[in-house]
Amino acid sequence: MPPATETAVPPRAVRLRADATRNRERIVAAAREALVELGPDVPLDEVARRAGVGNATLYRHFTDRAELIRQVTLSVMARTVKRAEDALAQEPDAFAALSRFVFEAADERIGALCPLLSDVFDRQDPAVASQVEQMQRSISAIMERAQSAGQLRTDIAVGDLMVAVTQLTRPLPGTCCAGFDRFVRRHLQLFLDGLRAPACSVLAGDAATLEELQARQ
Amino acid sequence: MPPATETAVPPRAVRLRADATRNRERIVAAAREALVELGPDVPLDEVARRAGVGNATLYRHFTDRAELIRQVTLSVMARTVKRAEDALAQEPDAFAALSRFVFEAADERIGALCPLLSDVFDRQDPAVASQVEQMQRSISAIMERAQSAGQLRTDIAVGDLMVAVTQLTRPLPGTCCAGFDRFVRRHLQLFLDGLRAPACSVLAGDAATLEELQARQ
DNA sequence: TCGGAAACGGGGATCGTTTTTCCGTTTCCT
DNA sequence: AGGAAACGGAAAAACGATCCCCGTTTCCGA
Repeated sequence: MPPATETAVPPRAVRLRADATRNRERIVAAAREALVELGPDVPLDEVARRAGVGNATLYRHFTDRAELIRQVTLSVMARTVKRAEDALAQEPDAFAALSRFVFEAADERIGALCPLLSDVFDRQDPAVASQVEQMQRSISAIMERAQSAGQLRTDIAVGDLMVAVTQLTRPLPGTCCAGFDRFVRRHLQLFLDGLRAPACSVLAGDAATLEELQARQ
Repeated sequence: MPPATETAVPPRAVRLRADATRNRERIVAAAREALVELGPDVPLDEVARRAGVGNATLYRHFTDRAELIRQVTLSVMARTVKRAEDALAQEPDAFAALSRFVFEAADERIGALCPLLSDVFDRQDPAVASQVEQMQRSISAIMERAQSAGQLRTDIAVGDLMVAVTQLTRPLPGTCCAGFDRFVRRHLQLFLDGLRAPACSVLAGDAATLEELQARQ
């Protein structure tokens, strides 16, 4: 009987104190912003500073950088799924649902999901894998509805959408361009216009799902 | 009148040895690639390694990081201007010229021009300023021809194009996704499709030139 | 071909930054 | 109110980048 008992479920073994939960959430939120702004090598002290907590608190909650990034990723995916489901349920027009989701995904800092594609991650992690799958499903639903309605070109897939939105919304390094956000909105809109059916070009290569993106490494 | 003036022109005062020029070019090329891949904080040792030279050689040629980045920027701008002029001159169709330029700009690692927008640069630098202006002119020419031909929407400007292409072509951090290039091509094509006139949406905000982008900081 | 000088490469000292640990103090729960 | 959990700041340790030194190699002109 290996030490399954003590290592299996550390997180919810004991109820966290109220301030501890609050701080933990603050840290994840701050890390999300800092990660997209400063990149994956952002100093953890910077994250702590933005969260308004001491650096020791950060290390108390997350054993290392990888664990923090993992939590940020899970959190962003959960919020993204929520947004996708809401957009699909609430928007009558199929392409309007897609547009709304794209802009909201930008607000949710979907760019923070970059690490999913890189090597920081344990691809076997069940929590991550299931979230990815769920996200794939909810976004696919939006896209397929728009494609069925003849409003969205059919030669693209979830991977195209996610990667392009991620790219377009990443802050330029070293830039704190005021009004850059408005600029980003313009580019997202232009990209969305390019997604409309009937397509006025043919795309080379294959559309890719998220799983394929991760797999091809 | 051979080397009469040694005071006026420090750079070309003495002819560089053959291997020295070769190494210098290698370093600039390696720095261009490394900058887009690893970001503006890439270790200079990494640049030297990629260039296949010792780190001392790098420091011998460039006094510091800023000077190296400056040279990379100048080099990329020069190559980009060349590509823009060629595309305009050689492509009969106005939109085809724009498309060709976009893909070639991606090949030229236009993403390496990010520092232009950040604070690393002396905005008074005459060499840089004149190159920026020239680039603005040559790309404007392509866009205006396409707009006059009714093929390109009129609510965008050079700044939109350059920033969006930069964003779409940046490598994802930590990723050495094989076949990512083909992916990027697809996204550029989608974006280009969104640029076509007649536009199927209205863009918020104003189109921006490169100078405005730099100015608003 | 040869001598001298320019350029090179690797290694290591120095410096700044990031991570990690420690401990006295504060906050929360019962 | 008491005790434990959590906190913050700051110092110590670890890390990595920059920069310089010096023996060796490469190029150029005679």
